[in-house]
Amino acid sequence: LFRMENGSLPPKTEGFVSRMALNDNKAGMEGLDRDKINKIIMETSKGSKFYENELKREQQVNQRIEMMLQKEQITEQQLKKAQAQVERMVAELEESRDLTRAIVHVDMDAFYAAVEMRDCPELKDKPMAVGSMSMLSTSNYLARKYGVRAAMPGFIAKKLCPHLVIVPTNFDKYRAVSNEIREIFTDYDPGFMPVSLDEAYLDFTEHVEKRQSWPESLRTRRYRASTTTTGEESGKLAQEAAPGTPDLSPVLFEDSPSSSSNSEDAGDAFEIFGTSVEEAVREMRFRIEQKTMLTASAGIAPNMMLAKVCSDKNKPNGQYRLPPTREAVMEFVCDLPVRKVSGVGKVSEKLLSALGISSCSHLGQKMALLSLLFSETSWHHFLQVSLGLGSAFIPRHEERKSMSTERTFKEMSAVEEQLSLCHELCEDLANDLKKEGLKGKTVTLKLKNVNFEVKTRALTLPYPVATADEIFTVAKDLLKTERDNESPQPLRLRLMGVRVSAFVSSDHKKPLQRSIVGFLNSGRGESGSSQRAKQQHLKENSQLSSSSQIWPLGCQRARAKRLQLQAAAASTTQQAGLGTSPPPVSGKTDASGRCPDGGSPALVCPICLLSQDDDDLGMFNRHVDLCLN
DNA sequence: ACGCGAAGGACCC
DNA sequence: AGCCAGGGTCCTTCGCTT
Repeated sequence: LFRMENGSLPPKTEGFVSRMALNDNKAGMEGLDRDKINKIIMETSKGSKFYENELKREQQVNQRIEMMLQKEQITEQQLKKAQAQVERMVAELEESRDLTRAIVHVDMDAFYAAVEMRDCPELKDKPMAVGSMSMLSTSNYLARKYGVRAAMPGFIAKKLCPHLVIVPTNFDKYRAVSNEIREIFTDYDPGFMPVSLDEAYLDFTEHVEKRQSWPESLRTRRYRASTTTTGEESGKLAQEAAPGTPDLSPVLFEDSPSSSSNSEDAGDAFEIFGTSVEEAVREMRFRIEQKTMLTASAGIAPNMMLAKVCSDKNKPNGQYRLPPTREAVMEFVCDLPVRKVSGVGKVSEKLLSALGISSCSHLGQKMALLSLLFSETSWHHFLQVSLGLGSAFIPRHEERKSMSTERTFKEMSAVEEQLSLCHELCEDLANDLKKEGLKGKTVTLKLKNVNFEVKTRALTLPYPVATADEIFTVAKDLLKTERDNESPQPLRLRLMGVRVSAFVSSDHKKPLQRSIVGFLNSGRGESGSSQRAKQQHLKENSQLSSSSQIWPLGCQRARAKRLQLQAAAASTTQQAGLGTSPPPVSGKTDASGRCPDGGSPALVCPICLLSQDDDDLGMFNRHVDLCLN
């Protein structure tokens, strides 16, 4: 039953749910008493419904591992063949390796906690976390010493650290700060990609190019206390009524390097930054700190995947640059634990660990096997990671795909109560949808019972909905179906959520009318980065036309898919207004969502770049598929 | 063989 | 006292229609 060939599998303590154990993967948790912390976590959780559910899921993963290990008995020939395949692809990927970009990942340090500490000096020397008794969003570094961290329920955190101060989240405030730092990001890459309020990817390549010819004056940044600003700063600093405190950032950690230490009298103090990427990034972080009194960490690397890992390396308040050479990349990736890679979570880590894989070099060594055990997308991703590859350009920000709202509460079994809650959720959601002028055809109801089992029930309509009543009509139906399903037993809920997706690009959403080629050519940025966009376009296109069969194929498909969807969305745009007076919802509405549009712009094939005269989407799709083959 | 909708999960912050 | 969030994206699998 347990074939732990290399002692990698069960951590002997049966009943120990590894899913629940402390996750000391992240920064700020070096050298703390893991065993003691895990013991407390376990004791506090034991016997709870949550714990039971985690146990169940853990066992499911274990079964998955069993099945995988069964399959591992693969013939040598198969493995050889797979190995050859892998090697071919490695060669191909190697050829496409792009080390010319300077991708930066910026990440604010303990963001929410840092903001709260900044605004409440009493908190600075106390272990604190942001969130509630039931869930913490993040903790400061003092609290992390106790094992208190994000995604940990507050009541457990209190056991670990009785003096922990828990501050409720204040999203509006974080959003405001986020806007401030994003203004700075724009100066370095107007096409930057926000990941969350406190995190973003930037492409510094062009900024650094320009920077080479900049005079010192443009690279001079003043400390906060001064009221005048340097050239590029354009008076942004002025409007922030400085509290005048000479000591700026909150004390996040005892040994804070305090980057502002080199000039004691913050009067007219300034700093001149160099022209390298590192200097540029340092400057950006400096500006963030001056502007917000909060620190950020950053990673610099040839692609997004690596940049993300790098930003964690010298956190907090630090940065790390991975040189753009194949050697440096391979060395960096060699001992990198797979878990550090974004996208590899607890489950993947465990699955891989069962195969004796914990570092990225292991990943490379066992690639042939992985290609036989995992789905194509999965092992392709693994392969990329093992080679230190990732996206060398930052994708244009895409439209949102769904919008939802959900709420957790204490057990709720009464039908009327559930209905009124459902209605409330629909109202909230409708409100949010309205803010972005969105209408979607799919409504999804999410339910979590008191045993933490989650269910989703969805229905797709032939027309888009947006108002509370429209959504509620569907949602309450889904709820009723589910209730009937459980027949005599009531639904004992602890969470309910409503989601709307399958958006039909709502009319007045201005430009999006562009043809596909327009979309391609414009890339993500506007005029400013036109040459880059063009270059990017060419790159992508050559990648597409190289009729290589393996890895890039996946890209092509995904890409073509997106483009087809884009076209679909564009062609639907015209008749979006028709959804204003929908037929009454009666259970399964089954009309065909045909859209007999008039006068959509001629579609242009993204592959051959030839305009397709017929405006029939089906024909267009077939054409694109043809082009791909 | 495809495309799509539904349901369930993994993951991220 | 107190028993684990909420907002997303993407992937996989399955059943059905084309």
